[in-house]
Amino acid sequence: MELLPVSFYLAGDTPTIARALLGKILIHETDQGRVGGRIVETEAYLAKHDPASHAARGQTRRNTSMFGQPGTSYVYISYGIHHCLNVVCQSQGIGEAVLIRALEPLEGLALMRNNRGGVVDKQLTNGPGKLCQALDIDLRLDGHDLAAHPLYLLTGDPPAAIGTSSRIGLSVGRELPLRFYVADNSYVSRPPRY
DNA sequence: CCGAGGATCATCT
DNA sequence: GATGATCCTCGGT
Repeated sequence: MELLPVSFYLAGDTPTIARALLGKILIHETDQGRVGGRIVETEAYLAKHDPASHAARGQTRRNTSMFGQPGTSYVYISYGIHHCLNVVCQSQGIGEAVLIRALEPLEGLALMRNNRGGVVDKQLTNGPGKLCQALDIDLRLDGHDLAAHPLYLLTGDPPAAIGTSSRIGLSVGRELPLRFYVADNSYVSRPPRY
């Protein structure tokens, strides 16, 4: 496996990249050790006609990283408690991103169990807030180059089959088919509703 | 299995 | 002062 080059994030539109990220490997080298897994669920957030995107009403302090370079991170705090990790895509100043929603754990299981407070392994990284807790990802990593230490993406085999559905947890933009997941993978956060 | 409700706070209006 | 790209617990079926 090799580092995912920035050219990867320029290879198509954001939904295309959201699908292409399935099967790629996310690694965080922390002071405690190396943790990570295989991406099995993503969501695309677009610049235009997408009221659910944090960038829908323009740039603010919180979402500044969404308007940054392709291949960098956008990390934000959700509900005052949880962190969520996005990959910035071919934004060209537009502001688009892919939310990483679930991983299949691969590296540093013991450390991830510790970070997650002893939940069963199936629940270590099967949600955007959960995987950030397991991998110890927080605001310090907002705006980070995802081809550089300590948080980076590696190449990986594409999944055999990809499912598509509406996105999770939104009050607007529910109808858009912008959630993607590895079919029949038990670490996907939940079964699709639509 | 499923839905409702509470936790908790950075950010925005 | 209100909101939310979540998670966990609890109660009902």
